[in-house]
Order: sequence, then C-alpha cells, then structure tokens
Amino acid sequence: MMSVVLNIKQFAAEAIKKLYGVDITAADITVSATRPEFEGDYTVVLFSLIKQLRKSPDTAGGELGKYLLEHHANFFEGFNVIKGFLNLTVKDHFWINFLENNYNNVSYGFSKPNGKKVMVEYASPNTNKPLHLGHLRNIFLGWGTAEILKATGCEIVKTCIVNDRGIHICKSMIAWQLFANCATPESTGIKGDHFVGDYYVKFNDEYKRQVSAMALTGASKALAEKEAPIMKAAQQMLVDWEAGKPDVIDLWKTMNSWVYSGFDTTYKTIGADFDHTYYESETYLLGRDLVEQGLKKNIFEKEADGSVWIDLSADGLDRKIVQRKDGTSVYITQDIGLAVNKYEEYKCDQSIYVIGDEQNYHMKVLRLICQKLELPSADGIYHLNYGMVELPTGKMKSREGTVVDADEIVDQMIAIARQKTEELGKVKDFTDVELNELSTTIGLGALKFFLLRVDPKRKMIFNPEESIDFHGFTGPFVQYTHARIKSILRKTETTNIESAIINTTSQLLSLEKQLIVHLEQFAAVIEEAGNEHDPSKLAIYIFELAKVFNSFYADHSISNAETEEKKKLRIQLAKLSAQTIKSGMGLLGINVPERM
RNA sequence: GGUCCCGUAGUUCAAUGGAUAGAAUAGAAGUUUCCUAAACUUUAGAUACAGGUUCGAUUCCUGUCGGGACCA
Repeated sequence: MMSVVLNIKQFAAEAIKKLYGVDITAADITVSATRPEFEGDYTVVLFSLIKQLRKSPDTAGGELGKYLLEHHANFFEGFNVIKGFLNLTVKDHFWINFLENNYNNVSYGFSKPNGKKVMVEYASPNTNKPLHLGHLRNIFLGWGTAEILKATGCEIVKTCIVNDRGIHICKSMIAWQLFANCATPESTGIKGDHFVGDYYVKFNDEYKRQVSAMALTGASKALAEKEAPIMKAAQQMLVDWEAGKPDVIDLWKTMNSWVYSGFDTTYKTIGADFDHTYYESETYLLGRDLVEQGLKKNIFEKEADGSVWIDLSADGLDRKIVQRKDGTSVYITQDIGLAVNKYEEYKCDQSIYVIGDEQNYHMKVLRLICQKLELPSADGIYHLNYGMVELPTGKMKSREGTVVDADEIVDQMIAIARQKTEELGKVKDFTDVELNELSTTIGLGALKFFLLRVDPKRKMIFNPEESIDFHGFTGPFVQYTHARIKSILRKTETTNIESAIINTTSQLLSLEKQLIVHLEQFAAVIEEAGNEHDPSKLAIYIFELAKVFNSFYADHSISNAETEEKKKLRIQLAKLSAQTIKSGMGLLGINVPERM
C-alpha cells in the first residue's frame, strides 16, 4: 500500500508536469507534516520548485492546490497557501477507510519479502571479561536494526564474532593457574563470564605488584613491565596455544566454555540471538592467501624486511601494514579474510558491522582494501558505528572500576521496576511468577528504550541516578499506554462493532484524526529507520504515537462514546494503536504487557 | 604531527536547507464522583563565538574557542 506522503508527492509531480510542463520526480518534492498551527494534514514546500516553475510561490501554490483539488477530488478536501507552503487537507473519508481496512491486520506496517539478504554482525565480545553497558548498546542496536530490516522485507542473518584468542585470555588463564586452586564457576557459584573476568583482574593486580617490586630493586619501569614473570608466562602461554600444546588448549577450552555459558545466560535474559557465531580462533589465519593476491595485483607492496603494506595515501588515508615481517597477519587481514568467508557462505547483499566509532578508521580501511582487491563482498560492507556510552564523570574505565556491568544494570532495572509496580499496587492479584515476568518486561523495556532512543552515531551519557526513569520519554510510558488500551479493549470485547456502520461522510474530531494520521506513518518510519540503520527513529515515533493516544484518551471516551458509530471508530483506533505499539516495540526488542 | 567526529533549554535528547528551533525531565500552576494519574492540561527556559554562501542556515563553507576518537 502506498503511503499518503508518497501519494501526495506523486500527485504533485503529475500536476506540475500538466500545469507547467516541467519534469520533476516525486522524490524531488518535499512533503512534511503540516504544523499544528495551520490548517491541513501535509504540506508541500514550494520554494525549491519555484525557480523551475518561474512563478511566485503564492501563485504556484494556488494553481497547484486548485489542480490537486479538482483532479483528486476523492482524496483532498481543501488547501491553503501561506508564504510558499501549500497546506493540503486529506478527506476524512480516506482516513476512515484506511482505519477500517487495517485495524485488524496483525502484520500492519510490515512489508513483503524484497529479495535482499543482509547480515548483521553484533555483540562481538572478548572472552576475558563480562559484558558491560557499551555491549548492551551494541546488542540492542544490532538486534533492533536486524529486526527493522526484516520488517522492511529483508532476509536477515545475525552473526557474532567472538574474540576468543590472544594475550587477554592467556592472562586470565595464567591467573587462574596461579590463584584459583582449581576453583570453578560451579564450585564458587559465580557466573562463568564474571568468574573468568575476576582472574583477568587478578592478573593485572599481580602484574602491577611485580612491576613495582622490580622497580624497587632498581629496574627501569619499561624493563619491569616487559620482564615481569607473570607477563612472560602469559606470552609463553600464547606461544604454546599457537603451537597447540594440549594442556594449554584444554584449559583454554574449559575457561572459554565458562564464559560462553555466562554470555548465554545474559543473551537469554536480554533477548539476543545469533544465526551463526564465528570464533576468532578459527578465523585468525584467514586472509593469508589474499596477501598473495594483493601482491600479484600490485595493490600490496613488499618491503625489504618482508613485511607487506598497502599505500592508501591517494585515498586520503595512510600506509597500512597487512602482514608483519615474520609472516603473521594483522587484524585487518583477518577481517578481510572473514569478510570473504562470510560472503562465500551466505552471499549477502549487505553486511552490517555493529562496532563502536573508535573503529571508524579501521572499517574505512577494511572496506577500501576489499574494494581494491575487487572482492564481491566489498561494496556491501557497512559500518554501523555508534558512540560510546559515558558516565557523567566521563568515560567508563575498567582500571578505575567505573564500568557499568551489563548483568548488574539489568538486575537493578528489574528490581526497581518490581518495587515501583508493587508500590502502585495495580496488579495485586498477580502470582510471584507473573510479577517477575512483568518486572522483567518493564525493567528491560526501560533500559532498551533508553539506549535506543538516541541517534546511534552520537555518544550518550548514562547517569545511573537519573537514567532509571519510568516517566516521560521512556519504555514504561509506552508500555503503560499499551496496557491501558488493552484494558479498554477487554472491557469493550462484548460490543459487536460490526453492526454499527461508520458513515463515510462523518467528521473526525481533531484528536481522532491526529491519531489516524500518525498510525498511517508506521510503515514509512520502519522504512526510514531501516535505510538509515537507526532504531531511534522508530523509538521516537512510537513515543509520539503513545502521546497522541494518551491525549485522545484523556479527552474522549471510547466505551461511552456519544454514538455507536463513534464507539466503533474509536475501538478500531484503539486496536490499531495497540497493534502498532506492540509491533514497533517488538522491533526494538521490547515486550509490552497486557496489564501493568 | 596527520585524519575524523561533536558543541542546541539547568539536565538528557529531537529537528531530509524550510513556517514562531521540538520533546522529556527538573521548576511553577492545575486535572481523579467518568475506559489504569507509570497519565493529562497550562507555563517559563536553548542553537559556543565570528564571518560567508541564499529567498531562507542548528544544518553547507571558512576561521576561533572548547570536548572526544583514531593513525603512527
């Protein structure tokens, strides 16, 4: 179904062609919602057109409005021109029909398959530490973007690359050998990812202790940092790992399995899922043959010492190393290899990488090198970069212990939701299980909505005291609106709305129309959020929808509407509002309760 | 040193080059015999600075100041 805005653009383009003989595509016409202080639903901005039309804005607006009204009499009701803005009013009849046709449609707003296949890689944690608030932004963004694109008709493959090898995990392993005394997550009751993370912290504590002890005996700081026994041990362990030494591999597998079970618990709670998980231990050797290819194509160049480089200075970047002199790969080479691998496996049209903006340069280089190598996957690479989550005091720093732990913040949000729910006392009949479920829904809703309502590209500030709010521009506000609508619908269930007939010439009240106009935009907003890889567009839209509904609700009764006809119309409005809120929030990974 | 990003109400966020820069929250004032007051209504409050481009600039360009990221 074509949206109202698209219709207006097309009608306007046709009218301009007919009236002035000027060829303008519908996409060139600016249409925006009419500001509430003016009469009308949608506004055509004329300024950009007047040069081609050789008319004054007022004349063009008048002529255009008259033409549209005459030729689309069943669609437009009236128009006015103010200072170069053509305000158009769409017939109530159209809105009423629209509502009638869609209020029972459970997949309202979602598009049919479009044949596009998109991979979304997100989360991508290291295996030495538990997840933190930054990961949550990444995960909600990745998951939400994937679902939004699915709703626009794309086929989606969700993936994750786990950074499971390297010096960081060796540090946790060494510390475990030294200090754990064979303790396990099972024996201590500590969640696996936190358990392993604790040994990573222990490693750093011991390392610091050794460095300062060596400094006391007169060693220079640089030497001490290099020669500290525990660091040497970790480095040796990495060598042993690469050599495949069985006991090292065993320990590595065991500790990683602890981490994975911890991650899985968190993923399950917050609703993250993946179609395929890649492990760096299995992909870090990829890309080596591409170095040969690059050399053959003269894209890469070999230095005298054997290292291989690419010169990107012509593209405004600099020289990047792609293979060390000892023949080992660097990150970028592995990433190119993995990109090829993914493409061969899934043949996606687009491959979205959800990665923080500190990697902007890296991802730019990755895409550029892939393009120069003429890899078929190159043009589909899209870096969905997002800003850091900061605290009021600045960046989160693990060394200063200011990192907001993911599990902790989730638990805290749920606990606060539960406390608030109990205070309000609206669901006293709930069992403990039901209350738990509701608290989880609300707590997670608040957290997800908070992280998704902001433009991904911008860094955001998380204030633990103020950010946990259930009023205003929040998830619980929207959830509450949904619960209230459902309550009304339960009460009016017995009303047979089919018997009443809505007179198509009847007038809509201002708030009724506002609500329908808003509802009609849903599909277009999903499309926009998908194209721009920006779930915040959808979050803002749903919030506004809920707000319009609440205003409508405050002024007009649904179950006690003035006439049967009005009652039918308003029940339809309530149904489509609830449906749209539920679908929209669902795309953001947020459940909406029937009661709260 | 080089490249890139960001400065909007007290605070957290909006605004494809378009009308009088929108919300939320905190502040002030109201609304509950009536569908859930986690709600609604009213009110006050902001584009870092200086130029330029144009019918029109928060948005584009240049410079200054301030904050951040990345590349060696």
